[in-house]
Amino acid sequence: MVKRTSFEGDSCPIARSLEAIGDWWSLLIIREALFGLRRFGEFQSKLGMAKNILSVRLRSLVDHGILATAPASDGSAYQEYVLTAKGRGTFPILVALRQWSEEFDDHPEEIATILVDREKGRPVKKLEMRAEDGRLLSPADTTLKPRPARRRSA
Amino acid sequence: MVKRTSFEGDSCPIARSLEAIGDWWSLLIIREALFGLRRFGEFQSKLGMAKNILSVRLRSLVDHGILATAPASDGSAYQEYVLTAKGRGTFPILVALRQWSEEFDDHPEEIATILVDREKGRPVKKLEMRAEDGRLLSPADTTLKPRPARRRSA
DNA sequence: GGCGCATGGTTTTATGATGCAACCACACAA
DNA sequence: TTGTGTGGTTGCATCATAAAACCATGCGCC
Repeated sequence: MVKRTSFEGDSCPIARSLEAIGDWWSLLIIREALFGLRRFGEFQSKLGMAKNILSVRLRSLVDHGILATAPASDGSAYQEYVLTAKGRGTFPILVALRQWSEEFDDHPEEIATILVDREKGRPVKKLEMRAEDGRLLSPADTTLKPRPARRRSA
Repeated sequence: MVKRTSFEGDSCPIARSLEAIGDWWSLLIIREALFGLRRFGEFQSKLGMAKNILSVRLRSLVDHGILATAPASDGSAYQEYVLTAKGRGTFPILVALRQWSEEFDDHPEEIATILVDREKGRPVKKLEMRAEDGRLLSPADTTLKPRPARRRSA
């Protein structure tokens, strides 16, 4: 594209998220990182993506504060890529994507894995939107409000 | 790209979701659709995107069963694009993206809106992962299992 | 009943992001 | 010193994207 129309200045938080992780590979890299991968070669062979693209994506994720480079770990003089808190914070997004596929995919029989609670081995519950007081909310029960001018409470 | 490495056959449900809605504009179109937009021109002027791209994306979303075309509504001989159940099912994904931005964005003061419960006007709760029995789960509390061969229960 | 304008697209064209393969740098081993 | 594996970077071809021009239809209106 003539410049992939950056959403950087956009005031919508969804657009801002997409700016950081909305491209073709980022969420899959994060998925693997959540799964424990850390090394360039691990990502590359697991995802089967071109090394140059991986290189660019990793750098971009580091720039966005989603991954951080750690000096080593197993002695090899290379670096590892580990998730930051911000990176781990994407987990609900991945779960939402997964559950959407599980619920609506046209060929669910092609889905190989299910996400389960490690302790019981049972599927996790579907994510649900709730109000502050716990009421279950549908999209229609919500609306957008302008962000209140946040007086510095700190 | 030499063919944007389709994830179509991938067995990972996250990849499958991204195949449908993981490209640059789809989620924003869906966001606007959830907000009530229906007409080509509405999307185009609200999102400020090129009309050809919008055209391609709308067709793709229709092909994926996320939007459906409705014959008219206000008499004009054109069509409208309305969300299907599958389309409305993306709502948690959008909420997750929004909340991630709200929590981790480097410039939260640029975020213009907050999502609130329509009835009380209070922010919605953060999405949380829970086990079947209600226990709160962190990423580390979960794991993947192979999908059980689903014997046809229907 | 022809003219202009709005809506809803499609076509054309350039740019640049992506993918592949080859190449490079470094560490370690033999 | 040569060889091998890891971790990248550099060309280059190709395809998707974006911007703008173009087209088609409906409608007011004169």
